[in-house]
Amino acid sequence: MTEPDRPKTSTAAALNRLREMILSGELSAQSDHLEAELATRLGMSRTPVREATLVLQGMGLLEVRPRKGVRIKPITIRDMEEVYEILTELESLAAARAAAAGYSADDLRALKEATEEMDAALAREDRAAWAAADEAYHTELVRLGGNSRVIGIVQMYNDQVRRARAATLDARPLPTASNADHRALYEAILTGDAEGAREIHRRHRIAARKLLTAILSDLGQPYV
Amino acid sequence: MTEPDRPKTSTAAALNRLREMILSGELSAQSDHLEAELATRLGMSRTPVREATLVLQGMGLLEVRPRKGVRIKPITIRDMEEVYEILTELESLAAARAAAAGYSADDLRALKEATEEMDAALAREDRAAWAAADEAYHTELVRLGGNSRVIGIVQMYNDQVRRARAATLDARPLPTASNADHRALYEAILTGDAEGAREIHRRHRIAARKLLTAILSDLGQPYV
DNA sequence: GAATTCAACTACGTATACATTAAAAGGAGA
DNA sequence: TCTCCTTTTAATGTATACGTAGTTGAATTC
Repeated sequence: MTEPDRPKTSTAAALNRLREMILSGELSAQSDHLEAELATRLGMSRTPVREATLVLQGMGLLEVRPRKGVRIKPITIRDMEEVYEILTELESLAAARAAAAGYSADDLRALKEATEEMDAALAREDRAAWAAADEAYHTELVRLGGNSRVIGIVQMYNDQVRRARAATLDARPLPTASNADHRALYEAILTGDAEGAREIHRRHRIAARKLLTAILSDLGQPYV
Repeated sequence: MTEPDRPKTSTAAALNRLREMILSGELSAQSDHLEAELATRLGMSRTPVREATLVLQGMGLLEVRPRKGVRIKPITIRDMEEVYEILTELESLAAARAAAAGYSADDLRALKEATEEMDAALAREDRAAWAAADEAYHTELVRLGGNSRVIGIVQMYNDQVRRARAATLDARPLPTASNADHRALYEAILTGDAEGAREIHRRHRIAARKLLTAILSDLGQPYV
């Protein structure tokens, strides 16, 4: 456990705080916020807020709309489909690359631990813990893939998945099927079966996508 | 031919100009530039330059290094391998989605025209025209795929491919094999063969990657 | 001669002031 | 009452000022 060190600059602080506020829903989807308002809320001037919003726009969490304030982006079903399509391809790539890399069981320990964590959380019916372990699992998977840009993109889009997940946490059934997938993927990576790893993970992600979009649809989220 | 309208804001102007300067090599790889220097060069104050460099950092074209100026990112072989891996997956996805979308021959006209343009350029041995048509082809392909985020990511990474290509334009052989691939992909999309389209494009991209990295290696580009 | 300390410099980070211009409000005319 | 034009407002885009901290280079010490 490393302490998240306090940001060196106000811009970094604004970036972290605003990101958290969006992910937690404190800044709700579709809401508008003036630069000056956010600056006051964060106790700084407009300059660092402006710089942070530019970056957040690049991450797809909000949209800068001149004279109307920044608009926190909604979570539409269409958006989630796009994000899941990309995560499916890039994580599957990472799985294939990880398998090809010839990792030892020791190298894959973090992956295995995340799997076991998910099992445990599932047994306790602890959705929050399960979600955290699931995220750790996906993060570790792309890390093993070894492509730094894939790592960055996946982290970025995982933020958006987290937002959708936060909106659906209690509505979704416990994801019983996932753990079998995770174990199969672990085996494929360990035995160096690149295309097998790719396909296992792709199917896993496609199932997850169907689940989430069905729930969003039930909850009345707009398609666009 | 639509005239590229002049940017509404200085920040947008700085973004366009700096991007062009990096892609053209006017700001060479590995070079450092102070904010004040760039501001003077662009005839504006530091503020819009700062904002532009933040975005360009997000696009991976430069790195902001406090008190050392922004560093224009080098084009390493490792970087290109990462970029090509991602482009391979996302464009293959786009190809599959385009095939699944059931486009008519009319819908695919722009794709076909780009192919023919490449043929023609190849016959003239006009590498620059070929490169332009090739880029149009890839852009149109992902547009047909219909995932707006894929379009954005591919455009972003195409900037980096363009940089590498600019460094290798005269060193590479004429890409004779490409056109057969393009025609086969066209057929697969038209007939709705999603998995065929995906595989054809994946193989195409893998070959292109091998070609470029071999050339970069010959030219003595550093691996990292 | 090498290492360390100190002082000056300077580039950046941030606040603030100001110009610009889109949007909103208000008023006149039909 | 509706529409169009004018006026006003206010949020942004940009410039600028300034404090701070990282860097450099020189001076001093070992």
